[in-house]
Amino acid sequence: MTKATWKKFDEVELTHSSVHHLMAMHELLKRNGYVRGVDISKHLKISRSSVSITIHKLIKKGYIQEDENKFYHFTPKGQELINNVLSKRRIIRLFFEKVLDIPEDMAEYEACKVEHLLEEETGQRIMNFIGFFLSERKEANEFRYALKRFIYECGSVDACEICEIECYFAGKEQ
Amino acid sequence: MTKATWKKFDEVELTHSSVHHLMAMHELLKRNGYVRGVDISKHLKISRSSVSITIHKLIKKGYIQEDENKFYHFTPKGQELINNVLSKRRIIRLFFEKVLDIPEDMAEYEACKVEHLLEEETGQRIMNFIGFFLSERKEANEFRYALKRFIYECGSVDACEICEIECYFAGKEQ
DNA sequence: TGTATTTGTTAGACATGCTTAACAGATGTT
DNA sequence: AACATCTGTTAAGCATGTCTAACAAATACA
Repeated sequence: MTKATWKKFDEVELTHSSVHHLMAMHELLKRNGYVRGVDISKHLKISRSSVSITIHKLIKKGYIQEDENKFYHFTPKGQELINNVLSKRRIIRLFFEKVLDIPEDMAEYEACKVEHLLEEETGQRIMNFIGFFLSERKEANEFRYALKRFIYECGSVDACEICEIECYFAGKEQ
Repeated sequence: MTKATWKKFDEVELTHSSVHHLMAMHELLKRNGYVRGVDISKHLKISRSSVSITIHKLIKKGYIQEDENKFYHFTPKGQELINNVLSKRRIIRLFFEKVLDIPEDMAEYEACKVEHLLEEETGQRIMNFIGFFLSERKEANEFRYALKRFIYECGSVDACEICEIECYFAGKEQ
């Protein structure tokens, strides 16, 4: 771990909580055409007071605007962020489901923890990868077919990098 | 988002910070053969006091033991956790580097944010995937070769799921 | 009109994890 | 032996995000 890479974890511009406030707003706007504090509060199952505080922070940071009736709207900045998170969420879920073959609810859970933490660049690359993986190209078709029948076992592959990992999983090393 | 999936984010048994205290311990043990509080403090670039507090929590939780000279050691529970995180870290980094072709330092950064959040099951599945992806199987070879030459463009693939995503990236939808 | 409900805000509380400052005890140096 | 340094702990402070309780203002209903 170089320098203090690990610390950057909470130097992210928006916290997990804030991102989910924005995501809730987006879902409710789509569903109802409007959002108020209490809607977010019910959606996220947290208190109105907590929502109130977070929303005002997001207004200060320029992600949200409040109209005269206390209905909330995204600023362009907020909308852009939502688009980014949504696209990453989708692509990550798709990856978990289609590539790793993880059940839907589990894929959602795993994606939720991770979606807002990954960079745009990473999202783009996963998209590129999945674009190819799910395509009808001959190489992709054959790869998917063979992958489905593949079960990894230590020794079945000559890449020793992987083998080291298997040893970790089996708890044989260190 | 079902129920309050998003809240589980911080219901994880150990926080990002705690995991990194344990990881630091592991690295220092491997390097020096011992660990004291001050070593962790320097390694993570945080104050001794903060380390002291976190370490005592980890002792209470049963991940660490302290000997008569204030040198720290893993309990079996702690060692197991370290093995799990290490294996996931490796496999995730490998995925970012070898599959997504992300530069090494970026891959490390991305992996760091994510490694302790994913379930064992997910780690296992990524391992299985990479086991096949990096193998010398004909399908894997051809897939890798073709993937390297592939650049995703909206319309180049008929999977409309992906296309929707591309629209998000381009900010054309919603 | 008067009362009840809904909604948003504020205050006080608690838990996290970090900081600095002060201090205690051990170790090192001269 | 005396002073300096290193190490660990504790206390007080700040920021996060959550909670409950209290209150204010608007809305709904009788």
